[in-house]
Amino acid sequence: MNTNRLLANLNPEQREAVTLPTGPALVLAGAGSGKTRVLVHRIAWRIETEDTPPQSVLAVTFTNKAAREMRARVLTLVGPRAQSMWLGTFHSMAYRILSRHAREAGLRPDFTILDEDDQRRLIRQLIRERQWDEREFPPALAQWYINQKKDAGMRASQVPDGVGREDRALRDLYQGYEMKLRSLGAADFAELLFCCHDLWQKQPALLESYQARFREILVDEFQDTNTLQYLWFRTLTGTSGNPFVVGDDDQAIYGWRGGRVEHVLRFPKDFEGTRVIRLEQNYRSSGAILSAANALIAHNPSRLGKTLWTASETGERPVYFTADDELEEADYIVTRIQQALSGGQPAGTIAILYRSNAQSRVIEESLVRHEIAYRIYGGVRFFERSEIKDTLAYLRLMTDPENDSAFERVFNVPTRGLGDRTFERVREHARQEGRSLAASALAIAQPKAVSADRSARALRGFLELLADMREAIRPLNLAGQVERVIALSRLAEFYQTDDPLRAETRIESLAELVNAAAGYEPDPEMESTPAEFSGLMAFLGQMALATEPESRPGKSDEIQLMSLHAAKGLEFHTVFITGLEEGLLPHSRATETAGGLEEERRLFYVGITRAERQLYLTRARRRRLHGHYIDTLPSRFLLEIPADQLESGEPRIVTRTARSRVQHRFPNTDPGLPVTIGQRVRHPRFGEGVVLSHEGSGDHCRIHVRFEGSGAKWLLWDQAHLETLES
DNA sequence: AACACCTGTGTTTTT
DNA sequence: CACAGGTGTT
Repeated sequence: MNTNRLLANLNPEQREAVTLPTGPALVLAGAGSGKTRVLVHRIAWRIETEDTPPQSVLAVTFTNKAAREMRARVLTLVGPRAQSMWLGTFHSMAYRILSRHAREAGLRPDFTILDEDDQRRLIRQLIRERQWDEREFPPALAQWYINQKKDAGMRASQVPDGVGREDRALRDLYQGYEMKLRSLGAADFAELLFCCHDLWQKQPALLESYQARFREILVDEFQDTNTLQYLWFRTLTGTSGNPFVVGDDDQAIYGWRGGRVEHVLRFPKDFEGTRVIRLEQNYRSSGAILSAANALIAHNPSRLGKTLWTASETGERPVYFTADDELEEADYIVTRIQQALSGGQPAGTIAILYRSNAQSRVIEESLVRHEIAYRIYGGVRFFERSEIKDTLAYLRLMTDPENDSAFERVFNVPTRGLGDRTFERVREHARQEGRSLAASALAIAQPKAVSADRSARALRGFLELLADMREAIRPLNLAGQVERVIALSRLAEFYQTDDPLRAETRIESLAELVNAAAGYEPDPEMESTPAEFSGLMAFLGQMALATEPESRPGKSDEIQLMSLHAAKGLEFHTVFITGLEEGLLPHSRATETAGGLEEERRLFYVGITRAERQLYLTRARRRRLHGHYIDTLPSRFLLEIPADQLESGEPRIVTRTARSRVQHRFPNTDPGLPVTIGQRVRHPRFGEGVVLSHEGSGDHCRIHVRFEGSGAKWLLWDQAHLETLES
C-alpha cells in the first residue's frame, strides 16, 4: 500500500501529527495551518497503515457541514470502505447510539428531539402551570438557564443551592422541566448527550462495548467543546481509546454557549502521556494580514501562546476605512467589490463579514442597487420555519400517533374549529388518565348518544384525517409520503388564506422539504427496524438534527455575506470586516461579562484570518440603531494593530449622486430573462418591489423580489403575474 | 376563531 | 425602525 501518498503534501509537523503512534494526542493548530487536512490524513493513515477497521473510527465535528466535508475528503483518500466510520456532530453521534437503546435510556422508542422553539414552549407551559409572572421569569431566560446548566453537565439535583429566591425558583423549574421531558420520553439537544452519558454510567457493559468498538476518537474544534460534550467524549474514550483532538485556543468563540477553552488545558491532565503538537505555519494568508492578526491576538492575556508565521509574500496591508454612516460604509465596500469584479476576480472569493446579522441589510441594499449578486448565510433557518415544523409534526404523527408535542402543534393547524377550550379538555383528560393527547382526544370525541357537540365532531374529523393519512401514505416511497401528507393536511391552502404575503415562500419551503426527502439516503448504521414507516422515522430523526436541506450548492458567482461566527473554518481571497466600532465589535453585551472581551477579540481574529490576500476593515462614524443615529467610537481592537500595519482607505469614493445615478440603469444581463436585476415590478398582492436576483431562465425561472412592506420573496415568473414598471 | 392593536426586543449559533 | 408574539375585542 502506498502510504507515502498520504504524507506527500504535508509539512514535518503535520506529518508528525498524522503518523503519531497510538495514545492521546493534542494538536494545537493555528488558523490556516492545515487543521482539517491533518485530521483527514490522520484517519486515512490509521486505516491504511495500522489496519484499523473504519468502523472503529469515530470523528466529531462542530457542524454538519464540516462533517460532510470531512467525510468526502476521507473517502477520496481511502475509498468507499471508509463509509463505515462514524463521522458527525456530537449530537448526531449520541443520537445514533440512543436510538438503539431508547427504552433503556428512558426515552420513547421513536423519541422526538425538541428544538429551541419546542423547548421554550414547554418551559413557558411550566411557568404558567406554576402561575409565575412571565415578566419576572421570562421563558427565554429560564431556557437559557436550563441549557447553561445542561451544557455544564449538571442535572437539577446537582445545581448548588443558590442564594436568592430567584435561583431556587429557576432550579425548581429546571427540575420540573426534567420531569416533563422524562414523561414525554423526549430529548432536547443537550439531553441527547446527557442521556447517552447517563446510560453508559448505568450500564457499564454497554459502555465497554462502545469503548471496545471505537478505538480511534477524533475531535475537531476542540476549543469549542462544552463540559457536557467533554464528559461524553472522555467517558467514551475511557482509558483504552486513542483520543486525537485538534483545536486552537485563539479561535474559541462559543463561550456564550458553554464552550470551554479550558478543556484544551485539561486534556493532557485527563489523558496521561498526551503528545502535543503545534502547527504554526499558516498557508492561507499573506504576511501583512498575518502580522495584523498576530498583533491583535497578542493582546489576549490568557493564551496558550503560539505565533503563526508564513512563508508567503508580505502582500498588501489591510485597508482601514472610516465612513460617515453605515450607508457610506456599504457603498465603499460595494465600490471596492466592483473594482475587484471588473478586474476579473470571481465574486465567490469575496466575503463581507459582520458581528450581527442586522448589519447585513444596508449592505444588501447597496449590492442590489449596484446589481451585484450575493448570497447570505444565516437568518431564519430552514428547519425552524413554521411551515416545515408543521409538516414534520404531521409526519411525526404518522410514525408515532401518540406524540404529544406533534399533536399539540397541529391540533388546530390548519384551523378546523378546535380552540383553546377543546385543547384544554383534551389535555386535562390526558393528565388525569395518564394517556397521550391523541388517546384522550379519541375518548372525548366518542359520540355520546345524541351529540351535536361541535368540537367533538371537529375532533373526530381531525383524528380521522390522521388515520386516513396513515392509510394513504403506507404504500408510498419517502418523498411520496411527504408530498401526500402536505396535500392531505391542506397546509398549503391554509397558509394561502392565513398569510397570503408569506404563502408563496412557505410553499416553496415545502417543495424543498419534498426534495430533501427525495434525496435522502438512509444511514446504513442505523437500526433498520422492520416497522412500518421506518424510512420516514429515520428521515425525521435526521431532520431534527439538521439545519439546512442538503441540496443547496453554493454558487461561485455570488458575494458571500455572513456573520463572523458563521465564517469560522472558511477562507476567501478578499474579506471585508464591517462595523469596527465600540459596542458592535466588541459587542456592548460582551464587554459586561468576564472573558467576554477576549472572546470578542478572538472573533475579530477569526475574521482577519479568513482573508488570503486582501483585507478591508470598515467603520461608520455614526450608525442608525433602533431607529435613530448614534455617534460611534472606533473599536479598541483597531488600536491594537500598529498603525503602520494598516493602510488608510480613500475617503469619499462614492457620492450620493453616484448612488442615485446607478439606480436608473437596468442593463439586461441575461437575454433569456423576462426581467432585469434591480428592476421595479408590481405584484397583484404584494405591491411594488425590486428584483434582487434570479435562478434559472426563461418563463420558468424563479426570481427574488424585495417588496416594499412585505419583505423579500422567491416567485415563479410564470405564476406570479408580475408587471414590470419603469423606474 | 379571526382580527386589530400593543408591547417588548433588538449578539453571535449548532444541535 | 421593524418585527414577533401576546393580549384584547368582536
